[in-house]
Amino acid sequence: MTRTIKVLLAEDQSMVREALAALLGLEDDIEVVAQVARGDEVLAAARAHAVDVALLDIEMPGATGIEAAAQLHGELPELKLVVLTTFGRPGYLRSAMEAGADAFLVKDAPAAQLAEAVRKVLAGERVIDPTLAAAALAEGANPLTDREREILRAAADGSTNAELAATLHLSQGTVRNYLSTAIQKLAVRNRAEAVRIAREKGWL
Amino acid sequence: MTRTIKVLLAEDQSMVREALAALLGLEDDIEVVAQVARGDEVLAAARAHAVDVALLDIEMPGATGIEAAAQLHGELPELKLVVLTTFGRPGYLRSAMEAGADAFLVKDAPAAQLAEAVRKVLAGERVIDPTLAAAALAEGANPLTDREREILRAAADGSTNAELAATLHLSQGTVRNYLSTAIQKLAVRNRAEAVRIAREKGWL
DNA sequence: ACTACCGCATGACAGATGTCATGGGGGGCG
DNA sequence: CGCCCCCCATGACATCTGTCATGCGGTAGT
Repeated sequence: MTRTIKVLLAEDQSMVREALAALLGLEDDIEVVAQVARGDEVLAAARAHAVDVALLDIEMPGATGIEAAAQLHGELPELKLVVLTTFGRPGYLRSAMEAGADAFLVKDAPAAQLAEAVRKVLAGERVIDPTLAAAALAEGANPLTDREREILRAAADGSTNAELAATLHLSQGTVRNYLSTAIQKLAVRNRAEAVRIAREKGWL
Repeated sequence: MTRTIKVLLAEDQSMVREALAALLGLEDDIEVVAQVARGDEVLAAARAHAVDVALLDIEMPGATGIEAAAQLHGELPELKLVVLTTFGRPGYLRSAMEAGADAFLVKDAPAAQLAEAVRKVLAGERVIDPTLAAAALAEGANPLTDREREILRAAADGSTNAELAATLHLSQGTVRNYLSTAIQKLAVRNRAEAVRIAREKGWL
């Protein structure tokens, strides 16, 4: 071992974040040198601490871990990126890889894989759950257009067509048309199911 | 200190569970003697290891942490119960307390509160976030009847009235009536919003 | 230039959803 | 016992939602 691996930890739930830090702290060759709770604080922290690996949770306020990964990949290309998430959604894996992630871990994998992944990415390897990789490939790409995604996201809270039309500056008919095409693309029967399926696949 | 506090840890995500175990392992007076990943394995594990405190996540397969708490409270009344959750929903707090919980923690509280809470409940104290307690009181009790909750839960995935009627062995009109009253009680405008609000409040 | 797709819109229609009035059967409580 | 609430149901009505045909302007790819 030449020197310890410096890790940045980004995760919004303090208890989980500090617990993960404790876990990594048990490893001799790993040191958690920075912790942040928001996606939009990741870049600054990474710059300030000269880290080797960034560990990014996806679900965070400010910016998602995937958005943070894309930023880091652009600004600090040397930095290795491990994306960590609760939900093993194939669409998440796909976006994470497109954002430049080197590893993709789900939180219900054994804890030992975390330190493992940190070492592997530093050695230039990629770490991806094979089951998830297969699922991502089997599923194909996101069939929704930008606009359809946007409207589906806005419809997720139960807004009516009138409200959607108002907030998105569209006519009601247009809103219904977009929802209709989204419903057909996802092969479901109403907007509620469409939202659910799109969420599950990580397409929202 | 007489002897170490024996803790049972129930949490479905391995990485989080083992990380929390690592965190508690740093404390001299606390020992994690058992770990389970399912709600329906909690009771057996508690019996097998003579634990002092059970740490229960709410969101688990098999049975929720709240259901597990109720079981433990009935079978092993001496055992202290700490309920841990991602979501600070007032309705969760209420049900947890009714199930006999001694402490209620949200995962975005500082990690130090975890060991803290374990010690306090063993000393006979109750640990509840004051903000959350206030919210729980302000919100009042769940206004939904059993049937309304059941139907709302079934409607959450986007099922149509016809499907709901079939699975619940009701007429379509009855389904609509229940949804209508639920919608009015929650002061919203459609089933999707009703599901969302009921979820947020922990009433589902 | 032609084609294809996207974003946006309108109008018309069928079917789903939400509301309301009404009523029967049951349990609990004063 | 009367009252209230819950569970279940029906029918009628108004509105919302989803579908389809059609059209226009813009942007990309071949």
